[in-house]
Amino acid sequence: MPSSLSSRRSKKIHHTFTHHIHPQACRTLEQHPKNMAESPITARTKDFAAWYQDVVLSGDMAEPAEIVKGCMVIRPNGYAVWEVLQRELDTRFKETGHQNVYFPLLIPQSFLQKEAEHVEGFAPELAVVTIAGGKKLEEPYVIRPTSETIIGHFFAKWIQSYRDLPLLYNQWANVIRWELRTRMFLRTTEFLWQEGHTAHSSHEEAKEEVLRMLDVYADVAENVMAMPVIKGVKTNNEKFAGALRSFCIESMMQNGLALQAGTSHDLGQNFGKAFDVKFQSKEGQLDYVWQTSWGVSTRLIGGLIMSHSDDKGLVLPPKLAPNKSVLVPIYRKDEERASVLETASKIAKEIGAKLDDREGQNPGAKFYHWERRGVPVVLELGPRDVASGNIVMKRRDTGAKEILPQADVAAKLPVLLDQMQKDLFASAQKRLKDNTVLANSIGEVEEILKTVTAEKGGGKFVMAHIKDDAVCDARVKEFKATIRCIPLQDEYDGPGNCIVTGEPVSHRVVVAKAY
RNA sequence: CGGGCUGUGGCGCAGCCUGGUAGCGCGCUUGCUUGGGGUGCAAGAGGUCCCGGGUUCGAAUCCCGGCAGCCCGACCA
Repeated sequence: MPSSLSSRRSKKIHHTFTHHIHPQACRTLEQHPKNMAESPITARTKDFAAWYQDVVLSGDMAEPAEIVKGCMVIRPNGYAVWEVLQRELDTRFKETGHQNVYFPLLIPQSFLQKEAEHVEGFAPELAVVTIAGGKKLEEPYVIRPTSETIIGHFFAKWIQSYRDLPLLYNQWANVIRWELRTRMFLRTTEFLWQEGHTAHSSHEEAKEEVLRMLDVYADVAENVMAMPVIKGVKTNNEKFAGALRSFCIESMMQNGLALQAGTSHDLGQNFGKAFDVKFQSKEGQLDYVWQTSWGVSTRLIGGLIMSHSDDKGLVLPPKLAPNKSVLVPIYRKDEERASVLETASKIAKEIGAKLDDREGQNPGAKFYHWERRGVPVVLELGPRDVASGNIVMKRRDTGAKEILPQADVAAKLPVLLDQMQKDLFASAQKRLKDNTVLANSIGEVEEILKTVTAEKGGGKFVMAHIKDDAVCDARVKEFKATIRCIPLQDEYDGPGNCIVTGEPVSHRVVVAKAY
């Protein structure tokens, strides 16, 4: 099968070498003069978007499906990361009292139309099934873009009394949204996600739930993915179709672009009314339920990649790495092979490392192999180490090598992994801080953001006083930026006057270009 | 959905302008060799040149249509 994708990238590299011929490029070539078993990775500074593609492909994370527009195949390393993420999230969902459920993939078309804003928001991106079993369906089904409607239908069936509340459900599922422009993990036609759906007897309780789950997302993003986030509220203009309020976590990628990493919606009684989900209160009053929904998707993996990876390929934070460490044995002769492998397998077993005992591959080839797949720590064990009782330990992010006694590795490895996790978070946090700037006029904001692109980078989070008003959203959109969120916590200078309308606002908002 | 670029063994590419039976590097297989960052040698396998139509004695090459990918824009969780 042709890979037009790679060919395009490669062509770019070719152009760069022939036309510009900067010394750096030549040096890069000299470093890899021999067999390039796998494709080179475009440098971030050269073309961030191409770099991202290269990392996804060479990291064995995913590839474009090609035969299905806008869809991707999630490859073993990518899916393994997703499984770790799922586990981390799911554990927290359970801890906060939620149960997993599963609803149909197909939703009667009329359901979408019951909530006016919802249908308006999703209609353009629906895929619809009109024929099934060889016959035209009386009523078409839409393939779910999200499940508020079908779940609303069942909530109405299951809820009668305040005693049935709260209903705290979560669904792991795939959804389809017919997006016009797709990028692997960041926006694909079909994607995997979880969607939480809850129903409550009071707005207060629902709002608590919304913030609780936002906190769960922030916790996973920062403490598992090592990806710092800003918790905030979307402007009315940017909120979820059908919600009262949408909360989000926003993170900054290495090119300074924003990525919405998760959302939690206060649906109010909108879907309760649309699907007639009523309950009788303790006082005997009939009222509509207050609902929430919240979700994160495989997009998180895109964020993970663009947060930590480098020009050598994928970098995975230890807590998300399917293989935290890999041990590469090195040997020359058969008698060396036997003793090295014996020690290596003993150590690997002891510390839970994957032993790369593949034959016919040089150690060097193995190092490259694991490097571009983001394995946090690679251990090297050769005849010299067997003799001396040492082992070599190398971390992926800094490239630092350490020689230590084999007896110490079981104790040192977890410490190193922990340190790497912390360092990755710290450097991502530093980047966020370094690239966050204040602006006090809309012209200034525009000046900072107007030339920013996904390829060239240079993106910033611009903190400015801007009112939550459609006029302001439109003004910011003129230079292709958006108000990412109104932070829940003001870390700056408090109230000020809106730089578009002049009206007073409580604090600065985040303006940025985004994926 | 509009604009630009692209699609040739598994991967990266050349060939296309100026039509004449498809080539290179890497990978792959086998054997030997080598092994602390992509080891070397030898022999071999592998291709509907994205799909469909047209022009032509003859199409990877020219023309038309479609599909897919990447970037920009519009759209969008």
